[in-house]
Amino acid sequence: MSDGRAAQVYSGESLLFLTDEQLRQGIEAMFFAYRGFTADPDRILGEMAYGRAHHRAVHFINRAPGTTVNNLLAILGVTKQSLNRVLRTLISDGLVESRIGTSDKRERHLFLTETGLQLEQQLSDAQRARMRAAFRDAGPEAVAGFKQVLEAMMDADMRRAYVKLRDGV
Amino acid sequence: MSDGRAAQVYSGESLLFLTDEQLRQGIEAMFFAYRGFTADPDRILGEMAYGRAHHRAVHFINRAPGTTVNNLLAILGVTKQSLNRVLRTLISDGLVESRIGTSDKRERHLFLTETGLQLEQQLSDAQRARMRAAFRDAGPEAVAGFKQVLEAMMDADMRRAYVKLRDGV
DNA sequence: CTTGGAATGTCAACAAGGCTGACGTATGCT
DNA sequence: AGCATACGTCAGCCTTGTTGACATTCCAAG
Repeated sequence: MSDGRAAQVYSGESLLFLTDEQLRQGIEAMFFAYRGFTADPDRILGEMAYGRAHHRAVHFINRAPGTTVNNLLAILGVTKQSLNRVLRTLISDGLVESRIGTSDKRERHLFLTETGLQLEQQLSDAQRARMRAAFRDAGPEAVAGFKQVLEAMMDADMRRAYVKLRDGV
Repeated sequence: MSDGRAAQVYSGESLLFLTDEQLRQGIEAMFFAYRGFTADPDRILGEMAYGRAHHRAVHFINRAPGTTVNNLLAILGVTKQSLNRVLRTLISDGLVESRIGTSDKRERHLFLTETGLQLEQQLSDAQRARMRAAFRDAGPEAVAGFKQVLEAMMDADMRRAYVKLRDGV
């Protein structure tokens, strides 16, 4: 179960950072930080008729314009029905454009409209501002560690998606 | 709005870690990592009739046994109606005990029962296992940076709550 | 060339878990 | 005595996840 102490005993190095206490701290840090992470966009979204799901969709469509619904599904990790509801409102509100695929007409390729781009900017500006403040406070080495731990925490599938986006498709 | 480039220009130091590109990476890392973070407990909870909300309640009651409802409310950042729904099921299922306060009889002090402790163990074992693997992969310095950035990302209230829990009430 | 299966996307209905608002009860404090 | 506080509850709403059923399109095997 909890091998923090065991690891400590069996190793010459200081593995104090792997104690259950340290792990619990990490868990609670993730919990509280994620709240801060989503707080600013949530506030903006609350004023419109949108939610966090809309934010995610808009974010990733902006990141990979022309992506298909299936693609987006895999990245967001929700069912197509769930995503579809969100996309439907975004499309009918004129934030997202859905173009039928040219080679495969079953596919829909998604793009942000001018209005969609504006919302994306507004949301990501807010979120980046907080991230920037945190990065600046913590410094470049801390940021490197931050990313390293987060990457190690992802499921393998998500790590692939993350790296792919990071390094440019 | 996005002052990453501006900061770069105005400073002698390398502030490349504050570019919009780096910030976006941080944002996506948070998104994907949080999914991994909750994945294991979610799987366990899915098999019972419980959800993430129950996990959070159980976690913090375990962390601060005897805490009051109001206290828990502040930490979880939800409404009492929302929390109450969760607590009601946990109490009636015999995982949580609610004792009327001795000094102030309006308060209810919350404790985990034996069964409640078992569930908490099961959930936190799963979550710690992933955190431990990530910490081990990344190493102690990365972990320090990880915590530093997360702490800087919290709202002030949450940072207070986090530090209080971390340093022992 | 046809046809059946796989892939893609849409519609409908339901559940969890947020939220607000209103109210009741018990207790504490001035 | 009367107001404030802590808690519980009912009702009703919204977002966002789920499953099931279904239409369209593509492709490959016969």
